[in-house]
Amino acid sequence: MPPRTAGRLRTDLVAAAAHLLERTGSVESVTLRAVAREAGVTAPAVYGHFADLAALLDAVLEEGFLALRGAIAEAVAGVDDPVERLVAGCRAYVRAGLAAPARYRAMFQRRQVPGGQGAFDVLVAAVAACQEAGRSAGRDAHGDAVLVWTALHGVVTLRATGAASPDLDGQVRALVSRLALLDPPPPGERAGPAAGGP
Amino acid sequence: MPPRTAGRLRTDLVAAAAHLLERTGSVESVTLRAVAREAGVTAPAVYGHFADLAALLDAVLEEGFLALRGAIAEAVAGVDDPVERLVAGCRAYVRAGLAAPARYRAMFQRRQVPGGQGAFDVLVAAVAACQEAGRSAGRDAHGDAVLVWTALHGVVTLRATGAASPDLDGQVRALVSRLALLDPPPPGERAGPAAGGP
DNA sequence: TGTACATCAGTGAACGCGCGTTCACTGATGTAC
DNA sequence: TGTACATCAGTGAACGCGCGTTCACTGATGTAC
Repeated sequence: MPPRTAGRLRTDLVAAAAHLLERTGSVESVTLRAVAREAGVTAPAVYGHFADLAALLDAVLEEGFLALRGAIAEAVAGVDDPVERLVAGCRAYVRAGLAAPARYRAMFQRRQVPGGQGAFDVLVAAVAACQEAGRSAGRDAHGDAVLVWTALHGVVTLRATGAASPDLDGQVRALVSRLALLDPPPPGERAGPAAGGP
Repeated sequence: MPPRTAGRLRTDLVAAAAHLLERTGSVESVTLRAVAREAGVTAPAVYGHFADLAALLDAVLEEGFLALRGAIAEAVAGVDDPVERLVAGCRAYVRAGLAAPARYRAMFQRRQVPGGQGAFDVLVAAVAACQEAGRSAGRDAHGDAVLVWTALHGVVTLRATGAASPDLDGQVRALVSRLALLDPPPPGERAGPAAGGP
């Protein structure tokens, strides 16, 4: 193995831990020794970059929140129509969650979600924008956003178990449309539910 | 401690494991030794009733599915109106899940859910009954049921983390009403969303 | 250019711990006579 | 009623293992002269 670039190990450890997390599906089996092994390094080497195992796991989850926020921001950028903007953001949320389902589960298994309030406020604003544009029949942006977020969370956590329908985008649009009381979508993209069961 | 009634230990072990699961919040910390300790018995005594730790955990989850099915059946019994029947069943599902959130999470973290298909078919039938009674504008009972189930799963898994609004029944009714395209509820019970965020 | 030295990331050995599982055992309970 | 014995649920000791964390170390890299 070629020598590691200086400062690279920290990044490698976080990546190794994230990889291990997805492969095993549970946080508990992401042990310090297993992460070190995965990164091709001995266990004590971890302490040069993290105070302990908990700090390493924190870094993994922090990266997860970063990825989630980044994916939404990217998906929403340049979409002006408020309805399409809301739908695009929700789809990005679900996609990003499903890209690393075990990490997603670990992120939201904690009592307090760091930055969760800020991300949720973005969703409330997107719902409110639809209402203000006369594209939603809803009157309670906050309440409707809770419903939407709850449903998106359900999509990610249920799909992660394998119970899945192929039409993810259609399912997300149907959920968002109905829960945020949106107007019918433009012709060409239906809001009907997707098939699939447990 | 008084002597244990014959055959009682098995029940006690399952109860101890379930209790430990809720207290720690993670399956991995439900160890064979910890369960035995909780039940006031030495570790090898477990092997008199279960082949190994996995079999003991299976029994815990099986009891969870039993509780879920039982709660729904009880809640639905005697409710004739198809809309109220659907809502009552969904509320019971959420309540039962939240009564033991860690167990619920463990139940649906597995790839295959035993008896899941049967339980889901009941939901499809309940949605179809609303449609046939002219109380739902939906036309795809299966697809709509997937949406409803997904949202209910979201409620249980999100609320379990502590992010919660007080009006659980209102939130469930709103989710079911919108996703199953139900008619407005009878006056006195609103279908508006519940407050609350992350 | 060449040598001596400081720095410091990663190593290897060791520790104590809780784990799942095995094994021979014990001692209470119930039955046979 | 009283004694001998079979049954069998649970015990206590032991095993090997992987864990998190510590410690003194090594050996490559970069700097000073």
